[in-house]
Amino acid sequence: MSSPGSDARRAPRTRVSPRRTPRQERSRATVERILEAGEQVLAEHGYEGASTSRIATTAGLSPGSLYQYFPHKDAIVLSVLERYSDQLVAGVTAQMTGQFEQPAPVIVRATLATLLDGLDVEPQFLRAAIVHGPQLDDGRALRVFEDRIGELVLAYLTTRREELRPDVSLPTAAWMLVRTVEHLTVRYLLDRPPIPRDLFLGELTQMSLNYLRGTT
Amino acid sequence: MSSPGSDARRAPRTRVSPRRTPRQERSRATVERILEAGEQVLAEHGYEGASTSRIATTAGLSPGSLYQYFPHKDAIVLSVLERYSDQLVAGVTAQMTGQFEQPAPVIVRATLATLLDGLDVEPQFLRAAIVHGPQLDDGRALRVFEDRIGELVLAYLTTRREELRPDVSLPTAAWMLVRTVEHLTVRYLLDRPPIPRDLFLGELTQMSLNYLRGTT
Amino acid sequence: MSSPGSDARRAPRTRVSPRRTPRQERSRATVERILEAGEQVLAEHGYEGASTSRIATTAGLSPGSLYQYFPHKDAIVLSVLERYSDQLVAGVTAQMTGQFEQPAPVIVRATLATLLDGLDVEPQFLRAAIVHGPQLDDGRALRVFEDRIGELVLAYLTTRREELRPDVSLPTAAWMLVRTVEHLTVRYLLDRPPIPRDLFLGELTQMSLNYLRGTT
Amino acid sequence: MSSPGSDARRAPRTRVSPRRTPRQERSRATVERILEAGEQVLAEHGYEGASTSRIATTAGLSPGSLYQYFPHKDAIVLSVLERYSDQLVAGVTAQMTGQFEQPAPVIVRATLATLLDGLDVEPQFLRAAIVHGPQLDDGRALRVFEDRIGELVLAYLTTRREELRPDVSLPTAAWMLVRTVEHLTVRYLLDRPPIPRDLFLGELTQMSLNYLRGTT
DNA sequence: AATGAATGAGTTTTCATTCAT
DNA sequence: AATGAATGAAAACTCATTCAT
Repeated sequence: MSSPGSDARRAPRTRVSPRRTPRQERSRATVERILEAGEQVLAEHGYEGASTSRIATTAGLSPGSLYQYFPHKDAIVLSVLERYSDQLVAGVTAQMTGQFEQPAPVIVRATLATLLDGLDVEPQFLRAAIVHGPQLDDGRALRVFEDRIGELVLAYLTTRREELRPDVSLPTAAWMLVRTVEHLTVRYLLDRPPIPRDLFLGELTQMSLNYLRGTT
Repeated sequence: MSSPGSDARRAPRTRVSPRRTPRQERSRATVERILEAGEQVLAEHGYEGASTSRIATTAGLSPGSLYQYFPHKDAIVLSVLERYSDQLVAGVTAQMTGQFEQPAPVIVRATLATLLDGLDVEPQFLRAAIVHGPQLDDGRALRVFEDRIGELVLAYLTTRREELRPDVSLPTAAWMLVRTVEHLTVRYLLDRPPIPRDLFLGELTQMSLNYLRGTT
Repeated sequence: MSSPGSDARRAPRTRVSPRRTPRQERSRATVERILEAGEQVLAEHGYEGASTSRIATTAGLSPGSLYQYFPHKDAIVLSVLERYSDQLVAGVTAQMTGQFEQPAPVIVRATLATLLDGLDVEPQFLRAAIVHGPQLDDGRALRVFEDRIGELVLAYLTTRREELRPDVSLPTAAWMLVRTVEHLTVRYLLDRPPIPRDLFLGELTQMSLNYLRGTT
Repeated sequence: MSSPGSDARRAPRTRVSPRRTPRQERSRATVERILEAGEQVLAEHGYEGASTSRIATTAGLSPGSLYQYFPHKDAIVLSVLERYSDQLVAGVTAQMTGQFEQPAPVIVRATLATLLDGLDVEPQFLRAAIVHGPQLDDGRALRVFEDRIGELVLAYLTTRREELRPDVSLPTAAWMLVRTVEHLTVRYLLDRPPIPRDLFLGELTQMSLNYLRGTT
């Protein structure tokens, strides 16, 4: 599994105190261990098999300790998914940002490739994220993910406005594109159809570009 | 397919199918009652709330009786989903069949409208089908559905071969199209984005048609 | 233990009651076994020690079976307590009813003796009833008990109206008397002060009678 | 056994009292803070909601620190209750002391009023004291309270010996009176029956006085 | 003295499945 | 065929207490 670990967010070093409290360090580490364990358990046993005791054992903790850091099981799962989602968004954002002048096919394909790689994790984990994410926290996690990607797409489409079908509503187009791309990528990874990766990326790029091309 | 299975294998849950072929009328009727109850319970309470006892009660049976007709709970759910899938496929097939000579935008849009209507059932039911279908019987139900629709699409594409991008692989294109159309339709119904139905159908049609248009 | 509820009389349950009406003898018997077990566990381990698994084991059942008949643990405890309360009220009622013409000291003392005997159960059980009864079902069980006894007392006082202090409010007097008598009896049984039973009954009778005597 | 619930995970309890005499000022202050916090938590959340961590937080301490001053949770609760009981006894004592020559109705009523006011605290706190006090330290706290009040009453009765029923045993009478008065007052405060305060005090006074009046 | 992370046995409850009747 | 009582493993979660720092 290409583990979405190693937390990218480093707390801003505004602290003046040269001394780190070992307490906080330890708590941080424990939270990290729990998230790591949650991710691993999700990847190995899926959402249904991700019991608190399994997570605790994997994290090398007792069941009770989980509840020092998270109010209930789903909060753990949610945190794991959010962490993963944040990473993914960061990756895609990094890919797109500042390359808007590149030729469309280039930037689109590169972005899709980034997404494809980012989603290429343990199938069980991906399935858990896709299937149960929407039910956690009232669907906030997945919605946030799609909204963020949606904003990127919208911003990009806006810069290319004049090349697109004039009749199209940009928000609608973004809505369609984000879900299409997300779902096809996920399905490609989960179902492993007999389509070579390059071909898949090409077709997905084609579909994305053609969708908004002016109708001749 | 939807008929309680011929396959009699027991113990490890490899196959999910009805325990025995009901030969008697009464048995048939009981199976029907169970499926009806299953559908209703799924629609009202979702997959998580679809307990065997709820299904049994709704069917006017005792829990134990369920096991005369189905080897376990998921076999019931699966049968319910298969029944629904069969209906849907039949509807879409009827729509497309014999109208291949109609102008593409017309037939495509009409077909998509049929699908949209067919999927416009109780959200809880749709969600159960989409979310849990793939986990039942190793995803057979959903795969079968998509394969059948895929065959239809493939057949249609074949008749239009010369109008399409020459580089495209038809099976690949069918794979992409089926999943795209299915997912967007489901998401549209479940998430109810602020997109009017007509616009949505138009965009979806556009996306489908444009995807395979020759690259200018 | 002078077990409350060796008696097979079944009071009609309207309140928190078994989850489904036991139609069959076997169900009836099982409910009975659960209540018996609940009573015994309460008597042996008190409310805090009355875990569902202890009750189930004592009843010779598995934990799950409890929930075929009661929606949750406290419903079992409540039923046990109600059964006991019903018995007690019945006993006291039988004692008082139809003997209103007896000399006051006679009937009062006899009634108090009945109550004292009726409350002379396992201390742990009595304590559980007194301490936790008020917290179950919003205190309904204990309130019902006191209200019923209160009605009896009120009825009796009414027949003796002219012998009592004219300034007294009968409902107030009944309220005072019921709680006084109940509490002193319970405390006498739980704390076992060095007061002979006869003396205690005499004093309690005296207190009850004197309370309402006209102030000379 | 003093331990509530015969629960095996607790260490055997013999005596429930502060672990050590706090000699230093700071320790004293900390104990005080803990007791204050305990009282507040009891008043706000009742006995069930009075967790050690809640008490620690309220006291501005860590859970572990509690155990520097008290051997276990119930020792804290017990100390809180004892402190309260001491106050109450002091108040009642002050009220009675030195007024033995006042007319009985006056002093009795005044004393009862003092008691009623003293018990008129947060209902949750009162309930905790009444319900759980008896289970702490084998009921020592409540017993001490009642014994002290009992001594007062006994002393008073002794000074009035010749006005009372000659057959009565003074200790028995004191036992009866103390519990009656205590319980009725508590019930009056907790249940808030529709009886005006003045009437209630009058009736309680009446009951107390009449109880020992010579039988005419 | 103080901290607070960690413990872990124990709680109530659920529900697919079985089997005696 | 049908019943429905019984099962029992598993789940999520709590909290008084301990102990390394």
